[in-house]
Amino acid sequence: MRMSELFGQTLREAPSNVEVEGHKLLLRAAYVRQAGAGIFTWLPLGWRVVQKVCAILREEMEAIGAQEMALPVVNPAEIWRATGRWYSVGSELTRFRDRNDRDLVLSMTHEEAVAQAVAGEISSYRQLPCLIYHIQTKWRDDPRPRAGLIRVREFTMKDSYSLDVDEAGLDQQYRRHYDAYHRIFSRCGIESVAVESDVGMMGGKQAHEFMYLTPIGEDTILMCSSCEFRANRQIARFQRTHPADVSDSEPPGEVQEVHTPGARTIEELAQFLGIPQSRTAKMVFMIADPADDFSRETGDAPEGYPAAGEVSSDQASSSLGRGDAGSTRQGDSQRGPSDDGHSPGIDPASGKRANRLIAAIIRGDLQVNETKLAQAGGAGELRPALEDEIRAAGGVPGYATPSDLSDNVTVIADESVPMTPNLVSGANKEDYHRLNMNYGRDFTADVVADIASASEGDLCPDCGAPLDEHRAVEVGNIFKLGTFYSESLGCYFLDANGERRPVIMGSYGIGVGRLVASIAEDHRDEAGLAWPASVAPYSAHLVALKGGEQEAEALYRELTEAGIECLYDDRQESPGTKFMDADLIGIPIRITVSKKRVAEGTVEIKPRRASEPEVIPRERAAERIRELLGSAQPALT
RNA sequence: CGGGAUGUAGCCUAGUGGCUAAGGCACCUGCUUUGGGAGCAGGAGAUCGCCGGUUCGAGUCCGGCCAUCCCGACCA
Repeated sequence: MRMSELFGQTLREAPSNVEVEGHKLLLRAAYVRQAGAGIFTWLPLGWRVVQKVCAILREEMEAIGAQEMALPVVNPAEIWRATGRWYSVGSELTRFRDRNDRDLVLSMTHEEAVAQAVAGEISSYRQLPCLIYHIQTKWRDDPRPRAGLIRVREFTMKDSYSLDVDEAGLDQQYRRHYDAYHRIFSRCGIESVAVESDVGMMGGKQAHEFMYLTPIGEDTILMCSSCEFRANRQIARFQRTHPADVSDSEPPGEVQEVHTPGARTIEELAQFLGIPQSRTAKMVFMIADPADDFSRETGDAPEGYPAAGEVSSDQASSSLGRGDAGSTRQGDSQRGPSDDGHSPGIDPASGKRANRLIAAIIRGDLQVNETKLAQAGGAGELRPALEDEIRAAGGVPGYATPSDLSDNVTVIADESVPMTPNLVSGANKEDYHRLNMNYGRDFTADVVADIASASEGDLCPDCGAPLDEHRAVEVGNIFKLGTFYSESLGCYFLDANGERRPVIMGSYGIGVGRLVASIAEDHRDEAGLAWPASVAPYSAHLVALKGGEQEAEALYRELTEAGIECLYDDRQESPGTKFMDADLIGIPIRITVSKKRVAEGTVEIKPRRASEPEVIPRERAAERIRELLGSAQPALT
C-alpha cells in the first residue's frame, strides 16, 4: 500500500477528550475514528489489524472443529420473548419496530439467535456434538461507554456455541476453548489470565473470564501471591481474619446502649467511639425486585431454570448474561420504549409480587459484594433499598440492627459476623448504637454466607497467602450455558434410546475491538504503537528518502511479489515526517532506502523497537525481513 | 440516571475587557529544501454545538436543550 493513497491521516495531536494512551495512538496513527459515544469507525490500517485478529480467531476455532456461520444482527422479538429476555432486560436492549409494526431487537448477544438456528437443524444425537461460531456485530446501549474501544456500544465479537448430548461433551468442548483461548491471546501478543467468574444462578456450572491485566481495565481480579488461586472480584472468596485486637476467647460482654449523635456511617461511628471499624457491624439493605424472585417460585423447573416457554424472568439476564461477553444484566425499571406508548416490553406479571427486602449484615471493615449477596439471597437482581422501604420493615436507616426487623425481611450475615464477638450495631433508634452485640445471643440471620468483597491483602481461601488486586480487561469468556436456551427455544434431539432431550450448550466469546485495543495498550512506547508481527497491519514499512525513490519503487514491487505485506511511504515529505509516522504507525520492520544507501547497494532495516538500523545488501532485504518476522518474533513485539 | 467538566475550521489552542474571530498542525498553489514532525510567499477552510432571552450590539452575559469526556450507578 502506498501511503500517498492511504485513506486516513495521522494526527500530530490526539483529540483532547481522550485519556487512554493506547487509544490516543490508535487515533493519532489513523487506525480508528470515533463516530459517536461508544461507536467507532475502523480506518483501513485499523481494519487490517481487526482482520489479522479475526484470522487468528478463525484458525484457532477451526482447529478445535468449529464451523463458521453468521447469525443475524436484527432478531425477531419472538425469540427474545421465548427466553424472557424481552421482558427482563432493560434499556440496554434496543427494541424497534418495522413498517408492519413487528417488534424487533438489535442483538446484543446471540444466544436466542443461535438457539433458533439449532432448533431448526438439530434433531438427532447423530448430529452432535457440534461446534459453530460466528464473528458478528452487536449493539448494546450501554449507559456509559468509556476508555476508547474497551467499553463501547457497537462491538464485534467472535461467539462460538457448543452443542452436546451430555455434560461430559460440554466439559470437553469447554476445556478445548480454554486452551484455544490461551493460544489466541498469546498469538495476539498479550498475556491473558483465566479467572473463575460469576456463574449467576446456574448452580454448579462453570465460567471463566480471560483477563488482560492493565490499569485501564474496569474489572478487578484477585490473584494469590503464592498459589494458583485467581478470581473475579465478584466471586473471589477469601479467609476472614479476626481484627487485630480480638481473640477467639474474648468473652461476650453485656449489651449496652450508647448515645451516638450523628454517627450514621461506619466511619463516623468508629471515630466517635474510638474503635476500629472491624469492631462494628454494618447493615446494608437491598431490594430483590419481584421479577428476580421468579426462580424461587418455580421450584419444579429443572436445575432451577425456568420451564420451557415460561417468560417474565430476570434470571435469564442475570445468570445467563455471563454466557456471552456481549450480554447484560437487567439495568433499570425502564423496560423497552414504553414511555412513548409503544410498550412491547412491559411484563404483565410485574407488580403482582411484593418487593422482598434483604438485610445484609457484615463486619464494618468489609464491603458487601452484591453478586455474592444476590446468590446467597436467591435473588437475580438487587437494588439499594429506599429509606422508606427500610422503615416499612421496621429498620431505622443509619441505626439499624438485625434483631428488630419484621419477619418478612431476609437477614443475611457475612461469615465475619458470627466469628467476631462484641460488635457495635445500631440500636434501631435514631442516634443510638448497641455495644457488645453477639451473633447467636443477641441476633441471628436467616443465612450466614460469604457476602463480602475480597480486596488487596485479604488472605487466599486456598493457601492463606495475601491476595493481590489487579485491574483487568475482560477480553474473552467461556461459559457452560446448560439447557436454558435449548429448552426456551425448543432445541431438542432424540437420543439413541429415542428419548427427547434438550441440547446442552456452551458459549464462548471474544471481543475483537477490545482485544485490538488491549494489544495497542500493551505494545507501544512514547513514539507510537509497536504491533506484534502477528497482527500488524503490514509486515514492513518501506521509507523512500530523497534519491532513493527509484530503488524504493523496485524494492516495493519485489517485496510485494515475495508476499511481504508492505506499507510504502512514497509521499513527498521530509525524512523526519516519514520516520515519525513510521514510529507512530508501529509496523514491525522499517526499511529505509536513501541516496547514500543506493550508492552503496544497501538498505537499512530496523525493527520497530531497535534503536539502530542494520545496513544490509539490498538483494538480501526480503530474506532478512523474513528472518526477522519468522524467527525473531519476540524482538519485534 | 446522579455528580463534575468541556463544546471556537479535520486536530490542538487563544479570544470571556461587547463591535471586522487569532495562531499552530493538517489541506491547496508556487519556489526553495530532503536522515528525525523544513523554509518563504500566497490560498481555501468556522452558521463560535443548537434554540431562546438580555442588549443599540453576544463567541463572550442569562435560561433551556443537545453532544462529548471524567467519577459514580451499571456492565463484556
